[in-house]
Amino acid sequence: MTSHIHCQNCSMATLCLPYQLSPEQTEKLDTIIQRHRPLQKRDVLIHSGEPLKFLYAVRSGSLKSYTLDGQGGEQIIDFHLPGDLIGFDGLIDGQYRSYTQALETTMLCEIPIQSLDQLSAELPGLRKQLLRVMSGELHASKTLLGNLNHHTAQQRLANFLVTLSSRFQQRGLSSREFRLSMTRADIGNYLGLSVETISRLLTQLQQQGLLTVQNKLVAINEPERLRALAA
Amino acid sequence: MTSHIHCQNCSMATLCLPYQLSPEQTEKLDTIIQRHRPLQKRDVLIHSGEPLKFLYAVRSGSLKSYTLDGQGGEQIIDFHLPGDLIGFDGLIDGQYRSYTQALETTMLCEIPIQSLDQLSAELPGLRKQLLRVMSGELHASKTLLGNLNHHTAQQRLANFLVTLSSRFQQRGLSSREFRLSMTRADIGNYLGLSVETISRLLTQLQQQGLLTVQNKLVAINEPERLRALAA
DNA sequence: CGTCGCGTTGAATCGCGTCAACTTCGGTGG
DNA sequence: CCACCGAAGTTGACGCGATTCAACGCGACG
Repeated sequence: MTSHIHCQNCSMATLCLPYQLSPEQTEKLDTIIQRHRPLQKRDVLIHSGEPLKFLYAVRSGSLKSYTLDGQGGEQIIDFHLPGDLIGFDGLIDGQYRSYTQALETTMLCEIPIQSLDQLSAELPGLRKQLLRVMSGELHASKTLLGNLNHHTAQQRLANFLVTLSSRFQQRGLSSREFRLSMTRADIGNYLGLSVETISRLLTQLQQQGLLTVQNKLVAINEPERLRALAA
Repeated sequence: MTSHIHCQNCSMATLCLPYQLSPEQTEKLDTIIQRHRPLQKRDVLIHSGEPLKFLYAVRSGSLKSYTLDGQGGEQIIDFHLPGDLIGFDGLIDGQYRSYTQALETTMLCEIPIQSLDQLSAELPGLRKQLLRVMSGELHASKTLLGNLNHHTAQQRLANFLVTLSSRFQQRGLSSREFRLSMTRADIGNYLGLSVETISRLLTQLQQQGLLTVQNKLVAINEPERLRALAA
């Protein structure tokens, strides 16, 4: 058993850096990537302000990223699922810009920034993919912004669920039924709503027959109507 | 007079791509950059969905970027000032992802994506700067998200003014006194507030002696207290 | 001089947050 | 294995901040 892992066998490869790299190129990428020790629930992977040495790729599990406001309150800015890359917003000044914490047992790959930079000089495909991933994050972030502004609590939650559903689908999981690894409070924080509102809305959507909610398990019964609410 | 411009003489160079490039490297960058025809107020530079051929750098003036929701309503996601680069969120799939419209007479540089990609293979500094600029946008966007969520109308507006003020300062302009090239409606749209609320808040901040507002002209009398409100 | 876009101000309404009480879940130790 | 305890989630009553609707002022421009 080695501490190396192999992008070639990784089910998340199509979402992650090796996307559109040739087998030989992927092999090169492989040489700089290490497996990170597994995280347990509530373990903190990244502390804001630390020097940026690695990007992380999620292999399994999930995490949340947040900043702290003046009074020490969390501001959740992202949830990370398998295939996601973490750390891009720190490239600007070589420091991580947020805290990142595991929501459940989580496996990660560790990608040294410096090696990545050197390697991307050789591989135009990798360079493009780096830009593509960042561009995607940027777009997602700006879309989210538009989705929070100008939208009611119901629209926000519906949109959150629809987005989550499609992210699970991209990862080869069910888009109809999934587990919310974050708490209601996390969801509320992320959407700028109170816990109580989240709870009430979930009950309400269930009463309307759109969802079936059982603790952390959500089943979307009527994707169409839910998507319509998210508009 | 040539259609070429020169990054060497551009006052925005420190904010833009040539940042930290050597004179020779900047010269190379120069060869691929063209001046774009000036835009008049309300001219639309970019239509969402068009193929991405250029990044644009703002030389003077200002613009807003927005998406359209289902009912054709604008969702303003960004204001662009001199030195800003426009178009990054489209790299993911080779299409512009939003509309971009001039708020006043505006001068731009036009940077062909393809040449930029080729050139960045040669110049590690350019590659780094590209990532830095995107990372900065990403960070700004996530910060903004945190600033809208969980904040009152007053906090949002105060934060908007403080951010704008520091952006003007970075550009060598006064941080105390500046002109809002966007309408109140634009500001409200951007912050997720109604026009009326923006108007009321500006009056209120003026009555408290923090600001002096005269149509589009804003003077910040008490930067400290304003920053405190933005918390 | 009239029109149109933009901005301001007032009054009524409502969505969501806050506070509080209670229930359920999940982990821990006896 | 069950009892216990704290964390997480639910539900109801109430209040406030921001939206909405409406009227009006003002400057730019034909």
